[in-house]
Amino acid sequence: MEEGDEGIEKKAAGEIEEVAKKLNAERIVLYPYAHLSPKLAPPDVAVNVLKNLETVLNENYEVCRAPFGWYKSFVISCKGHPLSELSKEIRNENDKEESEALKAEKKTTYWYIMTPDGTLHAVDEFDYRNYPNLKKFVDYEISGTRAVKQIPPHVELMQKLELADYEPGSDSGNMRYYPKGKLIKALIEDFVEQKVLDFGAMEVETPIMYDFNHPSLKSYLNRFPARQYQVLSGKDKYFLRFAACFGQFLMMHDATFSYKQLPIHIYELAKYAFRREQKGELVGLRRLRAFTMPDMHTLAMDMEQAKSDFKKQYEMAIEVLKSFGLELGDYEVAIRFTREFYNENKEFIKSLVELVKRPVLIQMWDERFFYFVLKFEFNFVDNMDKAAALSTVQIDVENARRYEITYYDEKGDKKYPYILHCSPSGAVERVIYSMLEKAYRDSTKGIKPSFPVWLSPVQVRIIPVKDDFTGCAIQEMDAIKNSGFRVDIDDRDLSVSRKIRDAEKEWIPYIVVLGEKEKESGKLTVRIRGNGVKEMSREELINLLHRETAGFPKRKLPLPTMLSMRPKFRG
RNA sequence: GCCACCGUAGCUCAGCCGGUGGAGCGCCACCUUGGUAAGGUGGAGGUCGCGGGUUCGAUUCCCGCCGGUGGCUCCA
Repeated sequence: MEEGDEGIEKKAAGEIEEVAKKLNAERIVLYPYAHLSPKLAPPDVAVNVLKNLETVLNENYEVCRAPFGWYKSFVISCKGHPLSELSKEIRNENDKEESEALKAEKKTTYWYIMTPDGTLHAVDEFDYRNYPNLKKFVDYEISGTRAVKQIPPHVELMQKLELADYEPGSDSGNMRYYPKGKLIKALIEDFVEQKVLDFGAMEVETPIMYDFNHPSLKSYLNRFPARQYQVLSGKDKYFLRFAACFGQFLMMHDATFSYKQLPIHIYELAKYAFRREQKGELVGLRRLRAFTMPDMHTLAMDMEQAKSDFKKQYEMAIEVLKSFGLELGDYEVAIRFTREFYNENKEFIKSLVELVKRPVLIQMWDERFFYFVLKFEFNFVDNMDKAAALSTVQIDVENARRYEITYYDEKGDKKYPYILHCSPSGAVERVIYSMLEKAYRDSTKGIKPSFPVWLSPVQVRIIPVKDDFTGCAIQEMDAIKNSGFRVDIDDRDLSVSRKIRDAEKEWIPYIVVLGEKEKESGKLTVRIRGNGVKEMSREELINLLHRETAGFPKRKLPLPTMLSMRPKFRG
């Protein structure tokens, strides 16, 4: 008996009877034998199957069942027909049961485009002329149109810029991040954390692996289509979390709170969330098996409170994406809900569409198949016409009950709250993917690709014209660095134009060339990315940097400040 | 997971029909001390993804595996 063999007795009995008939056998011995197998089923399952098998076979045969758990010792003598010595393996075929969620996907859904005035248009009648990306998104969602064969631009960029790379030593979809990529990730994480703390969330940390057999988790797992990574702790089986829901729900199950404290927000940076996606789906940073997901949950008293928080989080998500240089229009909005929710909240839905001032994709279900009644996502459409979800918020009407999460109302009675799931930015890796894809799109339009200054790994590069000016360069560097910015010096033995070329290839926003002229004038010659060369004082440059990065987190340069001291991580 | 293509130096790639491998960039050394997108010369560097098979002989042909990419499917 191995895992997944439950309920196999009928099939096994059929096979056994068939052989017994050929041999004209009258008696059958059932002998339990735990053969060498890496995934034996638990003993109680095996005993149960054996007993059932005995009952079934008893109808036509004389059956003798040896006790379970005795040490294996037996002698078999064979004579006669070759069939008298035979080994067979009988397995359950349908161990790939479709999850509830997968089945649900296949049921009836309705697609529309909603314009800011609240009108629903049929998807195939809407005029997409001014919204080519919406058209691509709709095609992607509904029919799955695909583009030409090409390596996605962001993959080449993530490698060239030494941000991230494939790691052949790990499972597919688990990436390595070089110093610059690690820095960008950390800054995005810092930023989202800052945003949700300002929003009023409490940051927590929960385990990355959970018990398969925990009752609440078990039924929740069944609601999701993706497969999990499995982990063994001795003989015990755990799965790696695919979101931070589990830990936070279990935590709130044990917490005591009343309606006066609602809404309650808890936040965790799920690092990592694991989803064992199909291999063919893994591409660069778009789709990973291990990724970093900011995950906030909100406990709301009633639907009114849930809706009001939903809208605030919707607005927060717009603001968060904007900070990454992703403006309304750089991504497509999808809003999905049940028909019942829509009928009761038409004005609310309309207000969401009004906020983004553009048509959005609507998906409506007749029945609720998922745990949520309302959900939005912001989807980035890339250069291959593929869409990837970034920010999302959902109103969950199911899991408070499943996890027995309750609050006390005015009368002191226990009640189930609504739960909002929110990822203000979406997966951090996906944010980087979107920025790179957008930068590539810019470059095809003749715009210099770049990161927002606060995310640029190197914000200022100083290029001394000769070795003699290195001392000078160090002084300038220290001054700018002490103001909280990332500066380095290209002290390599190369021509000035060569060093500028390299700095441009790294997308550095401010390049300072330092030589005789600057030493005399006391001014800096600054090459501003995509904006020509300007002369300014050190203070002016620092003020400019302050303006560009106001309100954003800061981190130090995680690299040697002298370029000559820096290893190349790639080519 | 299925189908297709790809896998040659750290990187990007060339290598016709089987006869033990090349370029550019990078790296190292030397020369050059430069003014807004590549200064010059020389050198080191490769079990041709891994494992089998065919062959006197395989980077080259065949099979399997691993990895990447595209398509299908799918996404909390």
